[in-house]
Amino acid sequence: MEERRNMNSTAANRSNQPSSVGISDGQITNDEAESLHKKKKCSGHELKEVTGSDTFSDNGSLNKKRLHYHQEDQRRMSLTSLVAVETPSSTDAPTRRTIDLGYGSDLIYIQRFLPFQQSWTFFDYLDKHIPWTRPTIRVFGRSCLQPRDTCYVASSGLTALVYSGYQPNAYLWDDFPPLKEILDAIYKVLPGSKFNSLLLNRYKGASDYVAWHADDEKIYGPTPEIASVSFGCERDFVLKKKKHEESSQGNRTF
DNA sequence: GTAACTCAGGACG
DNA sequence: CCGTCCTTAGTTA
Repeated sequence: MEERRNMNSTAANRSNQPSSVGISDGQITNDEAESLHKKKKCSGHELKEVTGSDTFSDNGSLNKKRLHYHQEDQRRMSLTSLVAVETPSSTDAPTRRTIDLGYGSDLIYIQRFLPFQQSWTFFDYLDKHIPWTRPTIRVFGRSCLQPRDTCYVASSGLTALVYSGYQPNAYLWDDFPPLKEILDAIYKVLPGSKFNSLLLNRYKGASDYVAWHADDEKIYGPTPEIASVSFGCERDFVLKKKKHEESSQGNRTF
């Protein structure tokens, strides 16, 4: 997560900014410890995740390890990602790539899924109008300030989201109309998809980040389907397979 | 009740 | 600078 972007988006920043969306689906049950580093461009300052569910109010079956991937926003921009940056153009058409992650899961990566100008309009809206909070969460017995801003939006009637001892207040989609426009844009590129909640994250600068995690909360069901949309400056979005602990041996979880 | 888990942060190599 | 390991105690499986 590197992207020193403060509240002021410079022209330089903006010249370099696509929006992207990706989605993974299916159960992942790997036993390989091999780690897959998927470089995806994400943006810094503002990253939002749409968390879906076709399998919602489902009893969350106790498939402890279905989602064997972790995601992380890198704290730094690697040289490779710098090199990989293409020359942006506001007229570039979206590009779409489907990557087989194995075990029935796919990653669909769409660069510039929204037009340049529009993505910045959304960025500004989110930055200014979302009631961001920076909660205290609990990890490994310690409580610490979450290193990023958050806001949770969910359809009414859903089970509350809880992670790391934190239960965010659930706002409604109607509270922020532009969110529905973004959602519609997602439905358009991913026909048939349905999402019912959204966890927004805002990374204010190089020191904001999110650690490895699996998005395997029980409420997401046995085969979570996630769409992650990024606005703002570029950041890495890394996926890696979780180590499998089949043999009941020390699980490293990472 | 017991085992397993961890959306951070620090230490280490 | 970078990746990996280890922590740690309350909550959940």
